Amino acid sequence: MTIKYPASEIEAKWQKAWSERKTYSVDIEKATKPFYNLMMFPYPSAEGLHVGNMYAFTGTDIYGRFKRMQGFDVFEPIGLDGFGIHSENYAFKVGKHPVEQAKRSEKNFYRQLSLIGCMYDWTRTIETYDPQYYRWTQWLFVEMFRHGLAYRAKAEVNWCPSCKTVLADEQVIEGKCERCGNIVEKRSLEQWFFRITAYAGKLLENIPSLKWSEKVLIAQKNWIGKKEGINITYPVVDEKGTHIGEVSCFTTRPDTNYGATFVVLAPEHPFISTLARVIKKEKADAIGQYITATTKMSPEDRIAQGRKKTGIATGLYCLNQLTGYTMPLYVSDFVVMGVGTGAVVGVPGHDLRDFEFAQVMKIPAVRVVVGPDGDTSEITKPEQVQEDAGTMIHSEFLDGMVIADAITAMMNYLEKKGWGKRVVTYHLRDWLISRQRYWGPPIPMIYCQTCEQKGKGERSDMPGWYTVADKDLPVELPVIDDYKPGDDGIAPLAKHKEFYETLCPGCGGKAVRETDVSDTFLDSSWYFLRYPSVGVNGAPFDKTFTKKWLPVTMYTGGAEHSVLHLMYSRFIWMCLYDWGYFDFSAKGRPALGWEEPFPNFFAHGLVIKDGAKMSKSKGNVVNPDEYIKLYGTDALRMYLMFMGPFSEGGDFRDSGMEGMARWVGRIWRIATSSLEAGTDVVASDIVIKSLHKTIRKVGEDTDKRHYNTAIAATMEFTNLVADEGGSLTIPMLKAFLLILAPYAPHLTEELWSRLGGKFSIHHQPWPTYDPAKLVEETIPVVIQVNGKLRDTLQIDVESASNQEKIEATARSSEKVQKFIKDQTVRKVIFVPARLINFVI
RNA sequence: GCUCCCGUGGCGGAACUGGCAUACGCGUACGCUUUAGGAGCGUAUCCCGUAAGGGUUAGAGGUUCAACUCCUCUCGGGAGCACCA
Repeated sequence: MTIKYPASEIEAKWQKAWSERKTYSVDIEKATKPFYNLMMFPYPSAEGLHVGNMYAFTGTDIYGRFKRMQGFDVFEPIGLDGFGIHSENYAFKVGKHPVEQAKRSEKNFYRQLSLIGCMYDWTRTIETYDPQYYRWTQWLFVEMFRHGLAYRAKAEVNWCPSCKTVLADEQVIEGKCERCGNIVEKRSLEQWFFRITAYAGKLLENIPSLKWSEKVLIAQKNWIGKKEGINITYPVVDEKGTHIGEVSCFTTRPDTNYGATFVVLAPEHPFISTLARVIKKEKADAIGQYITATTKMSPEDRIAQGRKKTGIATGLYCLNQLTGYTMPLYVSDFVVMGVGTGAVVGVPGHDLRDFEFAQVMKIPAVRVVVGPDGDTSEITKPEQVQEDAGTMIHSEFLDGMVIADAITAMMNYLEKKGWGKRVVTYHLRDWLISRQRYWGPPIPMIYCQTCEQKGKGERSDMPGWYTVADKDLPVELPVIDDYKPGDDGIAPLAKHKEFYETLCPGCGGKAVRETDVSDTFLDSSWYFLRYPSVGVNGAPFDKTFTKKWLPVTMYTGGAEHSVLHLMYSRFIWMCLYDWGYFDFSAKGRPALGWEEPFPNFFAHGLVIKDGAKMSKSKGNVVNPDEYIKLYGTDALRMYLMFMGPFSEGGDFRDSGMEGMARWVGRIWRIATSSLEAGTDVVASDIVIKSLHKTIRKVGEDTDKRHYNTAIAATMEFTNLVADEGGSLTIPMLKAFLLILAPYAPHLTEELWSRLGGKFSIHHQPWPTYDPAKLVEETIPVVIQVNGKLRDTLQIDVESASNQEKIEATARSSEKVQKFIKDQTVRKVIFVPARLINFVI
């Protein structure tokens, strides 16, 4: 008769017990060894969780449980990032009002989250759409404004015609909307921005101090995109040499400036209006036509054109003061206004794009660098364009220098002459914060036309604008029926007088509220600060709690947030730090400082199904509910973790799941038979030794989050137990349950209680292993001949490092004799306690 | 195009610092057991060979007594950035 493990019954029983007895709640005030184990909270953009989410949460939870057993006060909170475009779009899709859908999602997500066996502190949840939460999101906006870091500007912004809203640069992937995949258009609109560029330097500087996955750090570094170069100013002249004005070009390669033969302006460049006034009308019209044609083109088409260069000459020239060369001035769409100064100095010999353009316009290429190939001939083919390495020629005082030295020398020279100025530029742009949508926190600002006309306002640089007073926060999002965004780019709230009509905090006259809401990423940029302070009134976070629990001890999440959420959170944190909202001074400043919210971030892998990332749009989503019902939470948790290293993700297949359920049954049987046999069980040396080894291995691997190999080790142990009779002594069984507890919390809790263990197993310390038990009496030493394995010896530990003894034994081995008897042994390599190699 | 990561059995994956390649699991085959269950147990399972032995970590070279591991190139897959001046 087979004994079956009744998973659902047992799991329900313990979930109830944990919840009733608040097993996983932490005393935020009294905890002495705080460990903030945070996972990225989910955004409800579907009916419920899929196993990809569960994978991430389980992997984080195992680590938290392990740390708890190691004696830390582990705080593991959960919540919902329920405000924002993803949730709103989902509500539209299912035909529900976002407010109503949020309630449904909340219920179902929390139901599922309580089934997956994580040690969440259910007394401290956060929903970003809760007015008690977004009251402080709005406060953050107010603070940003007061510190001069929030501003309004008309700008070329990314507009998604499908989502009917603007997007931040980071949300545009290959010219398409990150959410819906539609092609993004450019629109010129008045928007709110956060001045994240003010922190570009610090965001970059701190990167080396972060203990994050390398690829995430690289992604952040690239996104910030620091470039050190120089702005060179060229005088602009007409054919007769009359001075028209100046054009400034940014370059990181001033060393090649002796080879500069043309200058190109972006179609949007402001100088074009100046030059249009001085050139012939036909010419100006032709340029106008070119510009209209390019600006009409979608950004995607502009790239998709195969980089075939087009452009139009202005008939004017820039003067290269180094050479006296008059460089023709063009307008071309391959130059982008947002990059550098929007004007490029063309060096066709040493930049491929410049070369392509020069070919089209029949501009000569001058060689000023000789590359490693030694080619000094004229540059006529793209393969000859030398971009990276070499020494200077035809460049007067730079001749013979390597590129790096020449760059410095040229910069010094240009600055001395007053022709250029060193500058640092960043790829990072200011954070576009406003959204013309409904489902988000209303931006807490008031605009007064009267005050603007009088030049009055809260900030002198932004007349007419006032923040909503702290006592009036939150500005609650009203429940309206016409919540869908229109094509006109007008926010849904802008159609509701009862919402926006208000009084001016400055003059007391009639004024209007801002009707845009803020970006979802603002909601999630500070949630980790709120968790320890849930329930605190009058402040977003309590200073004492924050001092105790932050920065986050270990943050776990997906690498897809490399440049979005993680960058914004770092920025917000740095602001709060600089404004004096933290009180970390007395805590003992660590080497890395307090300037970072997540000193440790672990990027987990993705669950793959049918060769693709699990996602709603691909239709390959697996709901954990059915598997939990069939095999139990513990089996599913362990199956997910066994697929591969936690950092790599894995391939979800049903068949593997069954194997894991079998193994859970096997553990159940070993425990049952051990209980029945009781004191009759005699522990063999080999099992004792193996247990100690397993304790060590599981501890080490869990700490490194190599959960797959940790589980493999426990399987090896149960295989051995099965071979040795299938039972364990009670103390040994207890030790085994303890190391399995983070992985299978319900199963181990049940068996622990059946063994008479005190509630809860999850409050027990991690078992220790006896190093003496790990010492082997004999170890295998490998004998090689010419590096090939020929025999293995079992040698007692003391002799294993004795070369003479081992060499003698090895030489006498029959298998070895066969290979060395007719040969001369030229050399013997001996690695103590490992191998001996005869070279013949 | 640039940057980074990765290629190990039929499959997911092990392999510490250069020292026994293929742990653990899935799948498969055969057998045993059991009132037939999505059950349990056992044996086998990288390739060639009856064996001795030989070959094998995408492919080709190199360094080394010794390479999955280090170096060079090629091919294949993935991720990020992208006319970034």
